[in-house]
Amino acid sequence: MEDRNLTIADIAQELGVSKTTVSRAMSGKGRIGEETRKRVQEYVEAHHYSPNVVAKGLAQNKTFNLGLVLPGDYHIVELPFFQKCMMGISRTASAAGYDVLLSMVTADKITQLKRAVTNRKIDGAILTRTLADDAPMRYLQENGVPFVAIGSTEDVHAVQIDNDHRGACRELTGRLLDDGIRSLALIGGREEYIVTRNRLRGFEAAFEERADWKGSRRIFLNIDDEREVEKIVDSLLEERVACIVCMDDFLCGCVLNVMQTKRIAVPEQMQVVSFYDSSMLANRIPSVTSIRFDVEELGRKACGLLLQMLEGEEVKGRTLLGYEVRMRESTKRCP
Amino acid sequence: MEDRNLTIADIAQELGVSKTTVSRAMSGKGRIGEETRKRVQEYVEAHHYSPNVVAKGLAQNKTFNLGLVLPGDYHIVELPFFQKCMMGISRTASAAGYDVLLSMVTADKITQLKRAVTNRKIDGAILTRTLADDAPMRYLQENGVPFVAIGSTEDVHAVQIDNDHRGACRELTGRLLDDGIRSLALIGGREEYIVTRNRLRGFEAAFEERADWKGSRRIFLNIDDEREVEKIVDSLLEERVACIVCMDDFLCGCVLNVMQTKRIAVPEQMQVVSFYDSSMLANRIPSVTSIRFDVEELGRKACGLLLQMLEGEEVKGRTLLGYEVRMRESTKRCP
DNA sequence: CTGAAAGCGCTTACAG
DNA sequence: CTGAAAGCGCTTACAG
Repeated sequence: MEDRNLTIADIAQELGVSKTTVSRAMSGKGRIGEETRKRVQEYVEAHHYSPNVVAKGLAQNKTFNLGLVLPGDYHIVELPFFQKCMMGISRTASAAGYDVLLSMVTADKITQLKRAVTNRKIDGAILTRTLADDAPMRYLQENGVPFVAIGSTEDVHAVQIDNDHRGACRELTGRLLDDGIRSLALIGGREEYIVTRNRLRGFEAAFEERADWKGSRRIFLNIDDEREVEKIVDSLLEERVACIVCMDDFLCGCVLNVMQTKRIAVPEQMQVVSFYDSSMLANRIPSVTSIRFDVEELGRKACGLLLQMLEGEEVKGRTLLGYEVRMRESTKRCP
Repeated sequence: MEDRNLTIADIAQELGVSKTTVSRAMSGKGRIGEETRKRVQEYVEAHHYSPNVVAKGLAQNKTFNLGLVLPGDYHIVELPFFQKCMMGISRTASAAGYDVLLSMVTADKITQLKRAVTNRKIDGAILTRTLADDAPMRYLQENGVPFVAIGSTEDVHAVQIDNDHRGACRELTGRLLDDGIRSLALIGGREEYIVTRNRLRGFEAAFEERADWKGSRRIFLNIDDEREVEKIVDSLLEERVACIVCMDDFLCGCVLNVMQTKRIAVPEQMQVVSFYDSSMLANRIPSVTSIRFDVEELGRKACGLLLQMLEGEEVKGRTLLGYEVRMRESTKRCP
């Protein structure tokens, strides 16, 4: 239990040195005698002194806080993603001596983020979701606040980091094709989301790489409603499609619900895969073939990039992280 | 776009008054002429000046930050709870001019919280989960940091706020009994969790209030594993129990999975209810009868209490919030 | 009603 | 190698 009222001045007086000296002994900056440094450090440890970071910040024009921008209008299946991001970010920040300040924003209201910025409470920010024409992003740019965006943006000025969705979808789709599937359908969400486009490109790439593949593929985009999914699945059942590929696990959950209600056996009567793996799907019966990303790593790396930027280092504009394809019960051939 | 480099000194000089006057015009504290106040305020608005809260904090020995303590070792079904708490807290804090600083803790590591406290980054804290012998709670108490705990604790010194789990479980159980159910089983989680005890007490209370009720009830506690649930459900099916009552939605999810695999129709062959409602359950087929709490309200109230404490007001030790029983497809008689 | 001055707890040129 | 002094951007007794 440290004394939270101890100040640098107390220590200086107690040790008969100047505040300057104490400050230097702690920070390691500036020349200082080995002897005195030791004396100070011993005192500091013995009394569990820890400096007032806020005062330090004021003097250095820093806050040692990072803004974490979280969407308030989330879909429930996205929660594990944000949670893991948070975990990775908060750990990395903490290890570097920074704290994380929360700003929840919605599509139309970014007041919390504005507050954090105008009140000068943060040194930089991390966006955990990016949209086309992203309000938080625009605001940060206009106000010269350094930030990194988790997810992909077309804005080349933004430092961004994302998983390699395109590559992942390419590989998973390729495996399905190589396994002999001759008819499949893709159900995807909103095309404004850049991730949707990347997934689609990956899907298509798998076909392009297999010029000799023969069969039928159907594509449904901009689907975000359970009933729509139901209709689509109905028609796909009639057409005797072999496999339904879902772009995310919300859609996949819908598809599985339909299967369950209609008592269609997965994978015997219909195979199902998802382009995104959440723990939600892992708990389902049957377990779903999908792609796994290390989201906590994504958070750690994002935070690491921001810290580099704050140190004045140059960082590259776009970083892509890996993936892992997981074959599970919902498809026929496990590798 | 405000000028983030404008200071109180600039304004004072520009207006030919003292910094003191500017400060007073902004804060409303101390006597000041109506005339001068207006001049200052107009200048401030015209130039979008907003004070440096960190400097203000240093002078007043405050940070205007609240610590939000979130568990890092969560179960996935708890996420919506934490998310909604966060939302409520962050909104209330924001409206009161505070920001929210994140501290993720695990059962054995509370270093992030310690950092926030020793670095003097927060004025108070909110715990979003309480355990028996709660490390974060103990730490905050030892260091004299004001806090409020969401959830229940036996510690009478802690300011705590919770939903009325006992009352809610009493009412839902009562409805089942009044509906004519004559055999039921309760499956619950860890008894160390105070919420488990409260739910159990509510369950029992319903029986006590119905002295004339005849039938059988079985109770299984300390269950937290899918396989255990499976075994229990097996035996309950054999015993032809009419209804399975789950203490939380993780357990309920397990029970429903078993039903699905064994092709037991709910509610026709077995009724199922949960003592906690999460959106996870609402999306299931069939939808599950359960209890609904306004978690965002819980967050708002918790934050409100902490703010009161920081103002030096007395707050009562324990606050209980309401609930709503939702009858859905998983039980036979909807009201 | 208004202001000069000291203070919050640090850092950092500048001198020595 | 060390220190006195000014400064970070605010607030607040104390005087007038």
